[in-house]
Amino acid sequence: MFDSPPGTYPHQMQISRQFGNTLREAPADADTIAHQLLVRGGFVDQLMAGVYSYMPLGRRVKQRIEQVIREEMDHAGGQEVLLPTIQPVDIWEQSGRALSMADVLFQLTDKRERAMVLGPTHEEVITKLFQDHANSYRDLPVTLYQIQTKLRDETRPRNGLVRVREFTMKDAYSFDIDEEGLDQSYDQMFKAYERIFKRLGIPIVAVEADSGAIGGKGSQEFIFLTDSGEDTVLICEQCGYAANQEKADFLRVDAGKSEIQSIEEIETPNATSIDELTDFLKIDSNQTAKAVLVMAEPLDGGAPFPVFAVVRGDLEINDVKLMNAIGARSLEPMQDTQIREYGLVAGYASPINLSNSLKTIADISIPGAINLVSGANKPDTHFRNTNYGRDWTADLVADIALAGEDHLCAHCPEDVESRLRARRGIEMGHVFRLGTTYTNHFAVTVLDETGKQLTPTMGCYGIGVERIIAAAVEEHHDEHGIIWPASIAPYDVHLIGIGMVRDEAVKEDAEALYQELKDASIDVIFDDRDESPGVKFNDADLIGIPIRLITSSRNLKAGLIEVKHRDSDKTETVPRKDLVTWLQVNQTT
RNA sequence: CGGGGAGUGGCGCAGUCUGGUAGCGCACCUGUCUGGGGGACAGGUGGUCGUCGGUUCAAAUCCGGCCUCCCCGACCA
Repeated sequence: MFDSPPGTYPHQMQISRQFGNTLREAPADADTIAHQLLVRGGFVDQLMAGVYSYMPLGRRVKQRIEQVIREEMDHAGGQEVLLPTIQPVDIWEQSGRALSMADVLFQLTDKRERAMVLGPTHEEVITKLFQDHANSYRDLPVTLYQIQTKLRDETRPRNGLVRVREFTMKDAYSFDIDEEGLDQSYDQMFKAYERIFKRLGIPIVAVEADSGAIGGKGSQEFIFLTDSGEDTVLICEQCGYAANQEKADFLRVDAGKSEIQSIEEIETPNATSIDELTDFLKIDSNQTAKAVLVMAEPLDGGAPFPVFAVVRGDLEINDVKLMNAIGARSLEPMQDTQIREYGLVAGYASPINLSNSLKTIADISIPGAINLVSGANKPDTHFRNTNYGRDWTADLVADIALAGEDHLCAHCPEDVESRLRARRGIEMGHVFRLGTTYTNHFAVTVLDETGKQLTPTMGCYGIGVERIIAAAVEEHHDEHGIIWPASIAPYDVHLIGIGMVRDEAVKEDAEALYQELKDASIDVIFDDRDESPGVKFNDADLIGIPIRLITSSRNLKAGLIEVKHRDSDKTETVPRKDLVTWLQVNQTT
């Protein structure tokens, strides 16, 4: 092998031979800019809702993104593996996620009626793999990763490549002997992520996140901020605190202090909402208690149970926080018949004298708030001056309120008043400290130095590849088309010959140049078509290759090549004979 | 799953209300001209009008069922 040539060929393509052509108009159902440009440029094609084919250009971009991720994973000590997409349902039952992820699991059976799932992610598989092949603390720490297709039966695919049912994810899984090791692995991955997104040209903000169905304690999301995003994040510009809205905490503003007064019943006709109530009584919403009635499905798959949740009237319930607080995997609004069944009056539900069959939970804004107006559990009637502790108590007091724009940051020093800003964003990556959730479920142990069994602790770290494509286009485009970052562009240079039919010399020179570029291992796409300059320029703008080279009669006579960077309006000329060297020096990938 | 919108050549659309020869632009094919920002002319290819059923002499068009796609919400490591 020592005397064999490197064996790598540059990637090259003549546009006349490239499969797929550009569209002047995007399909009507392409909604976001990224989706429109990717379809118009001939990068992707939709097969059905949330399922896309990648055409040659799109596949190249995807592959280059994967390569950047792969390099950084390897650099961070990761080892790449390939895991099955089709998995026995048993391991999902063992982890409990056959239930908690039931909504997104594609399920199927084989000829022998064996139940299987198409992997929406691979914690179960990797944990079993680890179990079979790691025996000793000496095998740890280890980080395994995969870049593979995952399948999720999303209820509503949307937003082009952002929420799809079949997608590629890089998932890495770390195994450590203890918390300290996990922290190190986690930190290493976090840093790798920062490098990855930097190289990919995607600006991200790392935010604290809810761990969701995957479990674990503590996770962060890498969010690409964009108005078309479907997540909301809250950011404190003072201290840098940033969190997904599902997770974000905030300081409750005191609603003002006064003497505790005695409770009284008041008539409040047709005041079933906080708005109607505050209008009618001419008070602020923070003087009221809001009751939210839901049926909660428990994590263990048992029967749904009724929940009576209370927040101060100026706040909203955060469903995720509520579910975490009560150990639920989903919430449904309580039906009218159920409300009556539990002896409640819709619109006037009261936390006072509640049936024991309801689980009650109060937001932390409630105990400190005094003399609140709350329902009296009688039609058209409220109580004035209800006070937590005196008139009622909850089974649980917890942070269950939704943080929003202008709420006070809970992480700034007390004397600093800084308000949270709400921004929309797309989750590009997510890193989790899983802990021993999965190793416990699968009874995974290794021996420590003393020969005792220990349960390894895990982390997992995902990146959505297609989302990166969408974000890259969203971030890097103009009115003419895509402007790929050099690190992920499908080609390095886009060679255009102008007037090649008219002038044989130009044609010969363009073809020679194409060959020289290939010989220099520069990835080149050559527009060899008999099209007018306008068509070629517009297509070049649309597909967004970083560097455009133009040869023509005029340039040929002068011994020059025009060089234009896609991200700039300026054109420069380089002597024809120096071109390849010039490119090699100026290449930024 | 709830609400809204839409299915007519590869893409964008008109035609549907008021039933009667399926049409336009882009793309594609052939030819001529043109040649530095989606050029011009001429001639072409391609569509069981999502699908199944009904009404009618006659259905893209009217009626009913179903399917699919998009948007908002619910949902979503």
